[in-house]
Amino acid sequence: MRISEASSKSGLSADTIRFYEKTGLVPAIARGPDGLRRFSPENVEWLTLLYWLRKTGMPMQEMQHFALLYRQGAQTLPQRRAVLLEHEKRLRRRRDDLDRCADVLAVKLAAYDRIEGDQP
Amino acid sequence: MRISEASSKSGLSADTIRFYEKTGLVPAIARGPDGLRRFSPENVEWLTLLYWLRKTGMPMQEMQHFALLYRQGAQTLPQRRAVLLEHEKRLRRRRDDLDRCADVLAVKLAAYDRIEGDQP
DNA sequence: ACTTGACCTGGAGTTGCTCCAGGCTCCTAA
DNA sequence: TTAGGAGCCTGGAGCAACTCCAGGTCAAGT
Repeated sequence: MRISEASSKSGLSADTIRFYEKTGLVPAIARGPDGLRRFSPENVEWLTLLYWLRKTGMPMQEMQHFALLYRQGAQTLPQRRAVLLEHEKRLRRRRDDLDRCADVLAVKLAAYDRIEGDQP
Repeated sequence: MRISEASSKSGLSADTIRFYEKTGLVPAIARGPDGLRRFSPENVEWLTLLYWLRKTGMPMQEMQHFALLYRQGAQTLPQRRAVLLEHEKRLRRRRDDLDRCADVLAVKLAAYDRIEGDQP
């Protein structure tokens, strides 16, 4: 498939996909005889994973490392597992941040209520 | 108090606080006779709120708007409430993203298990 | 033959910080 | 009293991670 389909399936914009390819986050994508990129289902699966990792705050440096492991094949599975487990921890921390922010907002909104209530 | 204390209490770095002041996100901070910034408790409360809003993904444009309302005083409380309620929705969306990513990771990790299990 | 649409490349622009050079002022300690 | 250090100042450069754009190619439809 071509880049627009890969984009809508993975969630990444076409620009971002090209950018990721340039920076080595994505293995060089095969080209058709017309010179256009042709994405395999495996390519799209990889892009989709990157989409979720980025969206939930994995820095590009860490993704670069993960991409390197990916390119090195099956014997790096244990290391890749470690990266994903580490990211699970980050997800938990982020969720805690969201919860704490929700608390802060609740307090603020309650204060707004009191102030507005004071105004007759 | 001075900037380092405001920084440790709010969570924002001193650089970020100065940057926020420059861009109008924070009202101009009073200066002591030495020319250094002196933060009031109200300043710090505002900075702390900004810290949480930014950390959980409110874009600066929206914070600018919120800051403008804040500077306009108590009669903008209803609009400020609306901004915070909108942000609560964003928190929920972000949480959904985290959960979906957790699912993706779980699937990936299970796949890794299967592949590694295959290797005798 | 010509237009349309999807794609290409290289490079500039944007957001939201972060770091740094070079220079104040105040405090402490020799 | 003077030397050093800590903490702060400003203006500006640098960075991450995109995003947008100009200018061009190619394939297919009318």
